[in-house]
Amino acid sequence: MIPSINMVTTKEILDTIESGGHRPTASRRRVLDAVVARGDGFTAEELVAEVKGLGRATIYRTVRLLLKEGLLCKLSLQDGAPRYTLFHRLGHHHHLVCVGCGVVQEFRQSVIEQMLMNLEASGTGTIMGHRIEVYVLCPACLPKVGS
Amino acid sequence: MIPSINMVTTKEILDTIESGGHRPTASRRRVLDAVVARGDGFTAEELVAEVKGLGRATIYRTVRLLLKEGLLCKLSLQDGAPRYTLFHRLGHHHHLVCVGCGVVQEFRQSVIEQMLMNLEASGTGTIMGHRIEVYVLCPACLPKVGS
DNA sequence: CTACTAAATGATACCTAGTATCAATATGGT
DNA sequence: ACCATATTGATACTAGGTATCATTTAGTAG
Ligand SMILES: [Mn+2]
Ligand SMILES: [Mn+2]
Ligand SMILES: [Zn+2]
Ligand SMILES: [Zn+2]
Repeated sequence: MIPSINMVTTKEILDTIESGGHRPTASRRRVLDAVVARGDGFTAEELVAEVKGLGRATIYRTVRLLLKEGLLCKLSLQDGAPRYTLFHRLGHHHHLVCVGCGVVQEFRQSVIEQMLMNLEASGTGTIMGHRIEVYVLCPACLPKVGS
Repeated sequence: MIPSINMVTTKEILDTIESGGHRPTASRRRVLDAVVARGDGFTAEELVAEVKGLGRATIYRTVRLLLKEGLLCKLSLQDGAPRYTLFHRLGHHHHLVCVGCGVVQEFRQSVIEQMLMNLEASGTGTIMGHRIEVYVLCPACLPKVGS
């Protein structure tokens, strides 16, 4: 297997958690294994179904911890539970989500950040954050939709 | 009162509903009155609390109807229930939401739509939609945050 | 290794937001 | 007025998630 910029190991994540003052417990390792095994996005509930024997609360707490430590991206889609993906350390970015299969791509566009600065300068208020999600049909899903 | 482009009356909305083949019932009128009375954003649950005597299901159904008829904008924030605002007939636009008081401003930026076309041309898939939300502290809320 | 302390866990109950059902009611059209 | 259908609301149900708290575990000092 060729290592890529997208590759993140359970151990790396566990180290980050530990350096944040949290214990690298067996439960957390099991959740992380599941997260890393899926390359793509997932919901908390999917983890609950996948990782047997751990309490729901522990799974949700772990997801919250990973989010707080900046290890996950959270995507709040139009409906349904939020989806999470590993944060790939590419810095600030946005997401393209396939409405067919749920696969998540990342993109960055400096034009957006520039636009936001202009917007702030126009007196709308102090910008605290933003979210941009683009919904696509990926090349694999496009042929499948009967339309 | 000076009519503005933002002014929408219960009757106008009811007419739109009717021309969409739906009945302008007393329940719907009551929900609309509440929606129009609030100038700002609201959640479905807030309407349930505000409009006494109507069943929860009716309120939720009415919100769904208004959304389908293009009379409401839906904002899915990071957490909590989605917020809705009257669609002001300004055409496609995006939202600035104050994280302090929840007030919603609208904005349009052609640079965004241009960027999306470029993104699509780069082979990421067929764009089906997008959502952009900017979180701000509005001029009224900025002084209130102790930081 | 042992003992201690704080962090973490999991069972449970609870909660918010929303949907499915379905009998009763209101509406618009004849 | 009558009919067919749209709408309503009570109820039960679901998904997704949080609060509690007694028990367990992990790190740490002796
Ligand atoms: Mn991401
Ligand atoms: Mn709007
Ligand atoms: Zn796809
Ligand atoms: Zn504000």
